[in-house]
Amino acid sequence: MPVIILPNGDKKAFEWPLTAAEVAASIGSGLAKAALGAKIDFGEGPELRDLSTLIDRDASIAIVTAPRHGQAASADALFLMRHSAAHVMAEAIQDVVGKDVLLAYGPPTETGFFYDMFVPEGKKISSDHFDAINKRIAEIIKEDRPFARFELKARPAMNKLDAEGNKYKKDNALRALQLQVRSSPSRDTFITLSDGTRIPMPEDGVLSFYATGTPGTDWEDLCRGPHVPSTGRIGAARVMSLAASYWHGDENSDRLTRVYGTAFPTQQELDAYLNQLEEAKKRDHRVIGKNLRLFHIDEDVGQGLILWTPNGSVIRKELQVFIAAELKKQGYTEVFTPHIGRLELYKTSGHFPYYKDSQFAPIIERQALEELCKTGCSCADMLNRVEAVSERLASGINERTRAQTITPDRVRPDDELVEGFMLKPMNCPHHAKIFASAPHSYRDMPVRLAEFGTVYRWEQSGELNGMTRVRGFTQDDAHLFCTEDQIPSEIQGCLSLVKIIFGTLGMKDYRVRVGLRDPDSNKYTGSAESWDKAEAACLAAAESLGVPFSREPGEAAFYGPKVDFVVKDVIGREWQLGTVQVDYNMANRFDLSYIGPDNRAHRPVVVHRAPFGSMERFCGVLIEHFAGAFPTWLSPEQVRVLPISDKSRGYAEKVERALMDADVRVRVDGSNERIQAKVKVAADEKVPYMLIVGPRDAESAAVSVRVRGIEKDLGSMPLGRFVDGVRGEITERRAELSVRP
RNA sequence: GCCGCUGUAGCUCAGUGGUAGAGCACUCCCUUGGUAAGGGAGAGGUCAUGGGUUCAAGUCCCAUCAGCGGCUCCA
Repeated sequence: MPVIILPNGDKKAFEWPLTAAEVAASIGSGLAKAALGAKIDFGEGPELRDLSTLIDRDASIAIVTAPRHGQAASADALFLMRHSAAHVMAEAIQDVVGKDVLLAYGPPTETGFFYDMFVPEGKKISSDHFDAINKRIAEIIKEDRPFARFELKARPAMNKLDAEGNKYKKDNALRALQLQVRSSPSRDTFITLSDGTRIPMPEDGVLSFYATGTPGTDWEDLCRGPHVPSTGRIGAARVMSLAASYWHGDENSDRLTRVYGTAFPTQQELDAYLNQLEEAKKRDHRVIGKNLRLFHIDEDVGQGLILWTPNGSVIRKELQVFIAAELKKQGYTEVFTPHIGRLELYKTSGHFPYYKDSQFAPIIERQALEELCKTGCSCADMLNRVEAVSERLASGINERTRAQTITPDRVRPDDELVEGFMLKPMNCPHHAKIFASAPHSYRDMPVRLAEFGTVYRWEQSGELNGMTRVRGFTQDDAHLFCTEDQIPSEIQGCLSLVKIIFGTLGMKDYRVRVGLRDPDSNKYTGSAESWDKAEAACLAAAESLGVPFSREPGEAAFYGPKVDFVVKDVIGREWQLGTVQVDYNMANRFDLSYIGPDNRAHRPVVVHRAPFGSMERFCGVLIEHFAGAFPTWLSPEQVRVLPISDKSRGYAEKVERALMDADVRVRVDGSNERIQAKVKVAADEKVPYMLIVGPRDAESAAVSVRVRGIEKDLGSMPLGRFVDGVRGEITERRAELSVRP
């Protein structure tokens, strides 16, 4: 006689064991009709289950329902529908492409679902199949076949899967059973599969299957569920795109075809989603960047290398000026360093071995190369001699870091080492050398060295993406050389900078990750007390930002904890922008010191910080954030003067002059077009202010103002007042276009 | 790097084996106008690159390069 607790706290006792569907029916016929599944808590935490789940003991139950007309679906409802839609799509694909397509893994995702499938040699799923698949999906939904769950004991279940010859499902089943082995104290037995493998499994283990219709006749799939009661409850579903994946995400494992799909409660919502995707595409920084001529990537220059065109350069420069001004207020000093450094430098810093795979090849001096060639040095040998380190460096590294060891085979006598340069992958070694170039007293600390430093990394070609993932980028970098006591206030300073700048730009949608050390690992450098203090400082600073933040144990670098800022792009992909990292290692490697009040040398702690990551990525994200409609202070062109006709050209140029004198970026549209066309072009180019000038305006030294985003003439105002207004808006870096007649 | 798709004028794209196309942008001419495209003419192409098949290749095949979507990676 189960007692059931409902979400509103009501308790209901029932005479017999019953299903979740019956519970729903007992509450009301409307609820029963709308029910898709149930969130049931048998005392082990709430779990999303089928409506057919038998309630045979006390439980808390919340019925998951399809959304009412016009309301948004709950996450649980979408999960059920999309998980179910994955089955329907898989059936449709097998109908269209062939039964020999093997199903592997098909979970719901944030925006839909996918199903990984093995497609046999000689066959493929292509976008040409999409129409047929979508048609079949719609048919199956219309047939409204029940999702029928049936369970089999481990042995017959494994035999069934074995007979079907789908190793992926077999593997899934084994994993499910292994979990049961672990959680069940019952004695294990073994089963031998057709390929000879013997696997342990609990004798009373159970696997569940779902038939879309009648078990044994209709399409079925090994699946833990849960599902909606029948295909008709899915609403609207469709296949979206194709991608590649690997079995278990392992590059060395089988290659699978990942078919993405999505489902919504109604066709209208699905259409709205598709529409939203189209809109998002228009916000894509790669599209806007091209339309507004903000940046260019040229095949001949190289992939992943950004050419900042004049318009984009204005935006970057304005941001840099803004950031630099804030840094000055915080006591930073600016430095400049070259784009390359000796290999030796990176061997000392420890970057060289680590970055070996993600850097551009070293630059070896011509003379050194020629001499190597003369000695008959092979390519492989040369690489060895480039990558090798000296005895001195190897022992130095081992002594100080515990984390990184240079194996003996990489140690060579000094005269065998090949020297060269590396495009810098990071700015810190250069900055460390600047710090080391002069003596420092505790009275001068912290020393804050800032540079918009350009670095180069060899990213995998498939990973490059517009401005957000590139091979050469400029970090808004700085290194804070401070005493241990100064760490909290320095971190706080970094985060308040982020707050000021994100605030000015109106960016609210970001999150913060605090990378902490893994308590079970001893790879970390620095004392436990230092770590505790630094981690506490990171957490306190992150909390003070007032945006979502997460603790991520094990995500710290071996040399110190960190705070990362993450934003989403229009397609929903997350990008790490900036980072603030405490470093207990670098000062040791470079043997940095300052003189303390005790007149003895002390190690500084270094804080690396690039709160906006790189100018490239940050601008890419900003383009999407503003959809190209930048606030006036950032706009490449702030004001455009549109003469009604050539007769007003002279006055237009006077207006232009007045604005230029006030340091406003302004241009006259001197084209031989009617005013309508000029307005359209300026609007397309997202110029904040249009000044329409004709004889009427010239007569009264006025301008007719049109503001971006407002589709009408706002009337005229004296030129002087407009200049003052727009000047003030720019100086204050206002987010809104605020000048009005 | 791996899998799939794509590459035609500055941009967006049509062209599936038989003379390289459209719209926009550009240049010139007409139009001199009051708030989201006035009219006309012109110029602009090694159809990504290199091979191959064919009487004939933008079109079919192979390779390379680049872009896109994923996967993997990401101090």
